Amino acid sequence: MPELPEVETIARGLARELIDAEVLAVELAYPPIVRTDQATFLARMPGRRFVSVRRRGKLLLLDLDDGSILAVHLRMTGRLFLPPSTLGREDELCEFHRPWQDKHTHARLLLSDGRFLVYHDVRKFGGLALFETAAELNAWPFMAGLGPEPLEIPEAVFVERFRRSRGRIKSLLLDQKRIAGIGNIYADESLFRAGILPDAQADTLSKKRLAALHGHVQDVLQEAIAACGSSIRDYRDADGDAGSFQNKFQVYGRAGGACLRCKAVLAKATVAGRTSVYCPICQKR
DNA sequence: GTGGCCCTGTGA
DNA sequence: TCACAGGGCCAC
Repeated sequence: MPELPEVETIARGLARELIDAEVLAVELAYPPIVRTDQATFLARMPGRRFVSVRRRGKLLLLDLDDGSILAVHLRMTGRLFLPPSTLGREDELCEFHRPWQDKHTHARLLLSDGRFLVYHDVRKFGGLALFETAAELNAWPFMAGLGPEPLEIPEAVFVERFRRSRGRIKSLLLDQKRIAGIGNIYADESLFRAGILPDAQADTLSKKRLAALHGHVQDVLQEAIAACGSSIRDYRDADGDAGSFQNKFQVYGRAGGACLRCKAVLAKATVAGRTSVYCPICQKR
């Protein structure tokens, strides 16, 4: 579900609300949602305090006071958030704020101040993983394989990284080993802005066009972060609130509609196994 | 490369 | 009933 801007929004919200909070107890309604050893998770989480919250690609990293790290990947429908304190007035809350009554709430951490940190995931693709040390986290193949951050990679490095890669440009943008954090929405939006078709071969694109793509990727991601992400169906931030960047989509979800630039009918095709929407006029190979 | 799989829900 | 959904991995 969430891509870099949504995960960044959640990380910022959690950092605001979770730093110094202590875990009192852990409840696992669906134990397999913990992808590392469950007994270790249950034994080590109580008594821990959160010291910082970070993001790497689409991965949330919650640093704990004993040097261990709780990594959370939301995949398609995961949500990690703090319902407002609700003792005695549960009925006033909308469904997104009372997930502890929901069959898709798989884990809850009770905090010593009475709040809960909730992990909710309809499709169960996501999960929690506890690493004892930073070294252990960094040795995790998924973590070790992540490419550079799109908002940090210099233009020249981006251009070279894609210019000498064989394959379709959209496949490469979605490849977390090549660049970490871009998903289906922001790949399509960036390619539209850059005027590049999703199935263009990366190694045939000029340095100038790849440099433009680098700029558009950064612009789209930054604008989306400023809008607190995009909410299509499931995504909510750490407070259970929706983002607003879905109102700014130029192509994603708009197949059959008019191109906002040239009025042509936006087309749809499958690239890298994902639905891609593009303008057949404005975007070129 | 592609297609299937992990899951469940939703809308055509 | 079927197609499809912000992801990632695995076998062809």
